[in-house]
Amino acid sequence: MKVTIKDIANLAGVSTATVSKIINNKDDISEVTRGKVKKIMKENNYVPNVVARSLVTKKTNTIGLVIPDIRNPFFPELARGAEDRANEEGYNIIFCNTDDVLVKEEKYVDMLIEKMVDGIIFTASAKRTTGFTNLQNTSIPIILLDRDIEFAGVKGKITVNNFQGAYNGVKHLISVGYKKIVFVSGSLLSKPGLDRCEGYKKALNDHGFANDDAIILEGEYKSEWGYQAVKYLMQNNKKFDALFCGDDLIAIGAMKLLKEEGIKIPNDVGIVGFDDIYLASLVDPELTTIRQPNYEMGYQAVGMLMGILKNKMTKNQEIVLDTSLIIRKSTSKIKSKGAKTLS
Amino acid sequence: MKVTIKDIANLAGVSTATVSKIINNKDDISEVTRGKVKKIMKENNYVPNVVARSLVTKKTNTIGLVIPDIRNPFFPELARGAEDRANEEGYNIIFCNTDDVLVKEEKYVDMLIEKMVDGIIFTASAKRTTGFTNLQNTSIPIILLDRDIEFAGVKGKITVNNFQGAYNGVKHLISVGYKKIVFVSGSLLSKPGLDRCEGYKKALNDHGFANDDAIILEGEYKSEWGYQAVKYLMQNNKKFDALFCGDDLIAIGAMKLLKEEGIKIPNDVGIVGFDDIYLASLVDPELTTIRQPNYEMGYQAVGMLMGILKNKMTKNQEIVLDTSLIIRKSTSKIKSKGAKTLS
DNA sequence: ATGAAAGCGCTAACAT
DNA sequence: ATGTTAGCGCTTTCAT
Repeated sequence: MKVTIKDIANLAGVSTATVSKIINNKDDISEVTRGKVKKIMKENNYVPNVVARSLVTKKTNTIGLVIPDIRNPFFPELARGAEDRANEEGYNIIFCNTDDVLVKEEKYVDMLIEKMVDGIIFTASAKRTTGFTNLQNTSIPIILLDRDIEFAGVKGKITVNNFQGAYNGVKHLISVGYKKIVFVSGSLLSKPGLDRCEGYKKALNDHGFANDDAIILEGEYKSEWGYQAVKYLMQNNKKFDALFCGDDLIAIGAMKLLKEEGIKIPNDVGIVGFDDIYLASLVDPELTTIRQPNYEMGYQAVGMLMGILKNKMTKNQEIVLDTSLIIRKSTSKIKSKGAKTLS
Repeated sequence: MKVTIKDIANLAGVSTATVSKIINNKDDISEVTRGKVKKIMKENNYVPNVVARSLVTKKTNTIGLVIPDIRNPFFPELARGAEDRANEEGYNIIFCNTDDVLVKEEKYVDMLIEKMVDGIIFTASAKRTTGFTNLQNTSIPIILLDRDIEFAGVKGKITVNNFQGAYNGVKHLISVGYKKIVFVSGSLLSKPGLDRCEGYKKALNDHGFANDDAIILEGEYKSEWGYQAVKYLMQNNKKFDALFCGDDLIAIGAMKLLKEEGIKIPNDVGIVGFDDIYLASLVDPELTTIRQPNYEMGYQAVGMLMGILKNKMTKNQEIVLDTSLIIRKSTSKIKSKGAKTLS
């Protein structure tokens, strides 16, 4: 049988109120009783029941983390960042995979509300345009990750400067001497995809390229798409000497085909990815990429939530994190005047 | 203000007991009142407070998942498998990263007990030899993953047939014609590492190799170690024409050095990894490896827990999952009689 | 400095 | 078929 606060109170010859105060470190308890009670708690392996506590305090010290799929290499870092920050504050994380499916999102948010989580970190599907009806009635704060939509409950946002990141990546390709840079994009439905696209175009424009120098191929954030995209380029005799890829997976798929075709990276074709996932530095040649601060995103998101929970500040907050260009082998070609262009 | 069961009862002109029965789908309620009450619940966006429910039922429909680090490519699959199974049964998962640190493990288990999770899926640190004192007092069932230790609370185990997997991998190398196979192991402190080592040795023995043909290098499950291990072999003029690696990361690190040295894979040296993580098929050449059913492990672990929770069966269970050999390019050398051996 | 008592929102006998 | 009532284990005024 589990030992309760009542048992401790009886054993110590005090009231449950006193025990409660000791558990919660209130200072209106004499050192004598405090010591005595603490000893008894220890002896009996007493563990407070936080479910009961939550019922009265209306705080569960639990937050929900809603992401598309932890298997996507983007998310483990983020989840870990969130967990670390949460843990620092004594919070736990319930994690939910939605596969970007709207009904799953709704269902999970329902569950989280029922469980009275204190807040939700939410990566919305690209398809989501509206909020949740069930959120109307609750005041659970939501921090939006990566996406930039607005609905009841959203108290803050953490995003990444995708525009700047893309701009820098393309600028780097240009500075090294590549002349014909294709953007192999993932989905252009979501804000990050669009921003990267804008960054790509702006970088071209700012460096003397014409509007029709921009070649944009839209697909999915998967290595298979990178592979197919390059195959398409080759089969249709499109000229290019560099690929700016929507993410690292796409870049790796592209590299795979190029290698199969005997095309040399970085000498014939330069490649830049996006994200700096784990394997970016493991592939051959190592991939130049735009690092996204994934861990940081999760960490900051929970940090922002904690701020809201503690100071009850209601003002909407937004943090835009910077990316950084990680230059590796896949773009380290020797500068040359007349760049070679693949047929 | 949140609407409670009482509010619904008042609005519907019935007792809270009736409302409760309707929420829990008891069948001793007339269709008329059931309909009326349900309508009112909907109209008022009523969401039952499961914290209150948990307090009386002693069930939280939440389980804890304790792993070393979600960033290790091994775990996202596993976590997803666990989450999917849990979700099927209406359970949520609290996830905890311990970094294989014993104190963190204890702390998390404490938190999980306090939160009255219904069960725990636990990947113990290799260093753990004993159980938890705090578990003595609770009856929270624990399913052990991957590790094979015994302590109070452990109600089941999910492991992988590492021996068989290693055996098959090495056998494959032999059958293709490699003659001097080095085992680049991760930590040999844990059961999986040891089992793989045994499998390696047994495969050699079974195929006419002498005992001192076994060369075992122990390090960590990191790509850097694979890189260093091969460097060591080269610098010390150790002969080898194949590497059986403790996991895929080690294999990838090893590949990196071999490529830097201009050694051809698979013709000069064959490589087999373990795990079949995502990047195994993305590296060049694609990596032959022993696939571990990671998703399955998580899925089955939660399944086992559900069985215990529902049938209250107390008999200890154990499931040993099989691995499978995935043959890719890194071992596809043309068979030859006199194998080339690297100096 | 300590305790009595009410109540958080729900479920589960037990009556009716 | 529906209601009454007593908790679940804790926190929190408000007294003393």
